Amino acid sequence: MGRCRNYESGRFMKNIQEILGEIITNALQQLNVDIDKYKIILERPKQENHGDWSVNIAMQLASVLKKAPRQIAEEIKNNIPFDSGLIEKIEIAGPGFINFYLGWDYFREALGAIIQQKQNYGQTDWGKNEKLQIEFVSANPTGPLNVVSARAATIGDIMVNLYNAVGFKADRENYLNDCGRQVRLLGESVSSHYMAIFNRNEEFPEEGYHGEYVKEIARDIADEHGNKFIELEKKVRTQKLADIALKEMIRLQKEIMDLYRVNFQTWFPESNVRDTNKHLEVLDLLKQRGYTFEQDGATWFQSSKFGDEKDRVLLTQENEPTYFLVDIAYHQTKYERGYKKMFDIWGPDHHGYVPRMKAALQALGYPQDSFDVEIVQQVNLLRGGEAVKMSKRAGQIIEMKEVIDEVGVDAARFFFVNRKSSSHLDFDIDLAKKETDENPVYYVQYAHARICNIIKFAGEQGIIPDDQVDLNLLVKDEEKQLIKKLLQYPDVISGAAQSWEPHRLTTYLQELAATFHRFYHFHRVVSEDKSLSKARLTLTKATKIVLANGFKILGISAPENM
RNA sequence: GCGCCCGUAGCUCAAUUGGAUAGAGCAACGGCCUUCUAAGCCGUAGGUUCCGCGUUCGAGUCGCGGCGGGCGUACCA
Repeated sequence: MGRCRNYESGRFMKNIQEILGEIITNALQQLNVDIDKYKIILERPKQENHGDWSVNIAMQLASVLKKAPRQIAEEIKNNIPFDSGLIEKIEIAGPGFINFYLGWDYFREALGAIIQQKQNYGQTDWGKNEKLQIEFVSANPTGPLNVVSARAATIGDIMVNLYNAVGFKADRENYLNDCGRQVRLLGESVSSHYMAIFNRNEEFPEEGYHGEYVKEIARDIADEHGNKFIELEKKVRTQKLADIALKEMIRLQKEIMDLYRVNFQTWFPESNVRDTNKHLEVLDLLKQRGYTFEQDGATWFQSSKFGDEKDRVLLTQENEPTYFLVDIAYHQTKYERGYKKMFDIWGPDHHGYVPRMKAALQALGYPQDSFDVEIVQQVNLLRGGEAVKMSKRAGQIIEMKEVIDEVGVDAARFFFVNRKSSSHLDFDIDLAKKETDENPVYYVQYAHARICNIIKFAGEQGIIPDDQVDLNLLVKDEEKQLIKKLLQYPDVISGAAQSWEPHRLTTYLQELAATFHRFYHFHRVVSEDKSLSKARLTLTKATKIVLANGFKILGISAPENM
């Protein structure tokens, strides 16, 4: 790993958590505690006066050792060797917490490490290069993308970035439902409008697509191809028009994803599965394994054996494969393509579908935890404090593109990811558009722009940090606060990835921005004192690195000035 | 009916996976710019974490039972 090379000589090169863990383990051994039975959990207290790291082992041991937790804590403390550079002091507090206060030597060295690691700061190798895939959006290409797709696109894209940051080889995939009933309906809808342009009456399909975009496509086709389809047999015409319409819808989807900075490695077409009869192979496999049965002329899968509430149809009475069967086969291709771990992001209306898909993959013999579904909850758009009414049936939806165009990609991404994906999201369009302090996107970006300006100003004053920088000049409380905040970043990244909670990153970046703004307010970076200026400039640069690294994962820009 | 998600300050949300005195932003009120970006900072006020019981040293967090909101419960996709 080249990225740490310059720091191997450092005294505190090892993860601070590991060091403290060892120290405590040693102390426990001295006390004849069977350490294998306990996990030493180190946590960062949320309160400043509880130190930098805290351990609760004394409370866990209280009932076993039949001693007061504070007394146990005291004994542990007495068995810890002191190194005032690393650990400034150790305190017993509350019901029996042991609190560690780290020393300036540690903070200064850690700050240096951030500067050295630059864009790699925050990355870990937890994933061991394992191939992982997240499938998201996967919206029917029969209409424009809606805001739930936008939210899913944001979360999926950022989660892939997070997984890559923690050492996985993560890919983005979009499943294209380019066949079946929905596509036929699209063709029929377009055909009806198309015929109308040439004054022919053709019935509009009962469950057809009503949006304005359908008319537009019909008009475009008429402009480009003239009336050459009108004499064709209806079935043939419908198919040809469906084909053209589908290509156009997919082109539009790709255009939007491009604009939104989501780069799918693969757009996997459903037709690929059907053309190669993958679904029939899977059907045979399930039959061989004895998980199917015939009833009422249909073929069923015993998903109830794997926790689903009832069994599901694979082949209909008409011997047609269900969407489910094709979907199973599609998911099997993911395993065949080498993915060890995969996630799907689905909308709230599909959550009832989760148990059967998990059941199917288990029935095929894949590990239970290799596949998970994350449900992204609905989005309420607010305008002027009022919810915007949307009705798909009437063709009245707010499109993803409208939102992006209106609020901008940065703000959209930030807002869509800025809360737990399992919670409903109120998206306040007015707020996202505001270029004021009410808008958290500008708040975090402003910190970055401000830093760039300071660095520029320092350069003009001839202050450029070099190897001679003396970090011992950093002594102020606000400086320490800022370093401590910077040091949380790697944990935020791995925590957000592991718990599938990307909103932790936006929360953190807002805290970091606040901590920096506070530091900036109380202390001048560039002053008469050149040595001090250099030291503070180093701290400022480290902040810029962390902000920029975070923005990169979020897929938002890091403005040089605002 | 059954299943899944959600319920925290007036509003939008956090809370290190069970930790200590539940925190931010907005909205309200009061301060801070001849000095590196005031899109900033400091301060005041705001709470029965929907209700009840349980698990234990310790619960916003876990379990059970309610209440309220959303979604699902197809040989549709």
